Amino acid sequence: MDGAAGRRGRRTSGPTLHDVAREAGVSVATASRAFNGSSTRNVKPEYISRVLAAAERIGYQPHLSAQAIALGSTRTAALVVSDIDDPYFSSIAAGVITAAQAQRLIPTVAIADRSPDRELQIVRTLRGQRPRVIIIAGSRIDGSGTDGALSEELEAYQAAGGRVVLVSQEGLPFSTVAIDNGGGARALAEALVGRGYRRFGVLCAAPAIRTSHDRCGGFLAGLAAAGVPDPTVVETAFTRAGGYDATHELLRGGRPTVDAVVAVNDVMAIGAMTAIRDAGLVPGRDVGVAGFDDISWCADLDPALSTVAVPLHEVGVTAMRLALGDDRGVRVVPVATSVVLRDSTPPR
Amino acid sequence: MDGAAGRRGRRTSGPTLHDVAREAGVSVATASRAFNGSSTRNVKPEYISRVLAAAERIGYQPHLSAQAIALGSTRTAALVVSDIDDPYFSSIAAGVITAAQAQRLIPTVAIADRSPDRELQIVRTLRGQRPRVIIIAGSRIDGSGTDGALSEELEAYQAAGGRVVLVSQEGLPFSTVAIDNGGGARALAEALVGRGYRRFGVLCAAPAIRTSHDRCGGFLAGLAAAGVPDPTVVETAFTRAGGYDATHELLRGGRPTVDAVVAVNDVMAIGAMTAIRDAGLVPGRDVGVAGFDDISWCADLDPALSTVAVPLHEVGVTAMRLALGDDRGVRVVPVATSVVLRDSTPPR
DNA sequence: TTGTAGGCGTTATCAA
DNA sequence: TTGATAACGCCTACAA
Repeated sequence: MDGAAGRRGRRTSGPTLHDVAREAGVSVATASRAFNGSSTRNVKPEYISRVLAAAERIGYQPHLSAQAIALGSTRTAALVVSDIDDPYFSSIAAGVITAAQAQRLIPTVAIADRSPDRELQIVRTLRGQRPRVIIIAGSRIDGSGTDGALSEELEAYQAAGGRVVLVSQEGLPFSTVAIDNGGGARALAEALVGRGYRRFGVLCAAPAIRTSHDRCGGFLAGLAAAGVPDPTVVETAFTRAGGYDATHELLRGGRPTVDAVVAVNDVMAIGAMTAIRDAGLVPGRDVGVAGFDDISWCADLDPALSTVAVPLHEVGVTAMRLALGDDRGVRVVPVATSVVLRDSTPPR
Repeated sequence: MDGAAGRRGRRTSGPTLHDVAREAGVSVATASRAFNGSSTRNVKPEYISRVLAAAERIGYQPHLSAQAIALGSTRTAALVVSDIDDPYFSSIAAGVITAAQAQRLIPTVAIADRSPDRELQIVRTLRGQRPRVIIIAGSRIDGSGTDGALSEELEAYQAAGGRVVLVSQEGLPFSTVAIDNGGGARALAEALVGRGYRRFGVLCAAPAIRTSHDRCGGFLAGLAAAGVPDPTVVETAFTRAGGYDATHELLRGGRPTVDAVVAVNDVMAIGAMTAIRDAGLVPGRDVGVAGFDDISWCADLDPALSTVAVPLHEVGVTAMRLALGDDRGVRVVPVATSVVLRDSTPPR
């Protein structure tokens, strides 16, 4: 509480390496070496312990920002998500953050709020942070007008040595963890047809939203392949409310004209189930329901929700691994999905 | 691609202020002032635009770490949560992150994995990051043995100018956003008794977990006050699985010995509902169910889950506001909770 | 109004 | 093996 206070214009910090060195009676250089023995580990053992003890005593913690400029690189990893309070993104985030921590990297999280403009702005300021990696998990929105600028920004970041990984938004020239949305949706279509469903209501988001587009397209392709044409496709918001509203609309006529409602993600499907109930029908019995993602609650719903499982946590870990891998250059790592049939789509 | 490359030992970065200054034909000082005109805004307008243009041209972004050491303080805000992939924490995180971004702070997120040791370790390394604020949202675990060390670490951090805010873990000598767990639980007890319930099964976590302890205590107090003694209290894990297992156990005897199961959080209640179904009973009709938190899905469950609403997003925002407020010194900001009765506890 | 110079906390180079 | 000392990129008195 006093040995550390002898410097000039200090504002708010803690003891510095100088303080440790003085306390231990060695030079700053030696003190520094005592910590990162890695570089040239020729420090007398006694000094090492003396330095460590001194550090412990005065509560020294190396100043990461200072290290960053001295070393020329930070130890942070930046993650950009659309909305952390959404099970899809929070699961991915959990994977990314866990993986980052395992590498002793400090994870930074930014929320883009589903806005491409916001996303672009975030990436711009992120560059100032000089993170080792930038991982972007959001729905690529085609034709949003910011793609060019975003790519430019990321290119510049890469040119400066940064690593970029995108989650499920192929098409941009960066490494990507590619969730098999199309294949999963197609398999779901086949599985549902196999259970006897024929008349589908498909709830998808604006076609510009890539993830939705791919899932929707895969599902339609699957139906077509199975010889089940002409589902009713409803475009709505990519949220629980969107699923509710669209289903409400779909069921408006009184008796249902579809025997299953399929949404491009689970939260929409959950909204759909509630709408079905509000229409006086029983999900599963009167109208089948299926989603996509397999978020944690699916199995706890009643009826349990059929869906396409995406290993979200693993997606996050994979993104991090990809970002930290030796292989620079654009790589696309596919992540398989699998159909999970539960009681919300009983055999019909 | 060449104007920025004339320096010595550069590793991986981007253009520096030097490059901008050279490009604009002014000194570094002027260039610096052109950006943060705030301090001494006496820069010839023409220079300002020239500098800005140059920066734009070569894609300059100020190096935050460099600014941090020059200014003596960073622009990061650290958040520690137990598990980001849990609606309770992800909602709080959303609030914290949004508030941080609004203040142009960079939010950092660490996951403590419900381990006090991990939490302590995180806080230690966090100190090296020199964040402006540290917000810890986790279940305080009484007698975990790390409380002393944690407090010490945080005290040191505060002494160095940092701000600490705890979410819902009173008892430590730091500013806290205090969720009214006890009051909410008590009100829930009264409400359920008001609906005719008498024989309760209470699912709580280990008494060392403060949040659980407070909620459980409040509920029991409420029952006692209403003259409804002796609920069956079951101790289990603070998770969905814990809720399931405990309820499974509770219902083992065949016909239920309780007319309502009350869990200390919603995810446990969700597990309980599934266990009730698996026992061949109907939640709501045969056994009432209530939780705590009011996470997003409560209203979409069937039956919709009765609970005690906690404004989680607001809690996060409040924590940030508290951390950034002028008022240093320990403050406790109470956050009210409110009972929300839904169909999982129909009048009996 | 502008530029020069020194400092922020750390690491790395180079003598000693 | 150790200790000065020069970077790292930026900001800010201070002097011009």
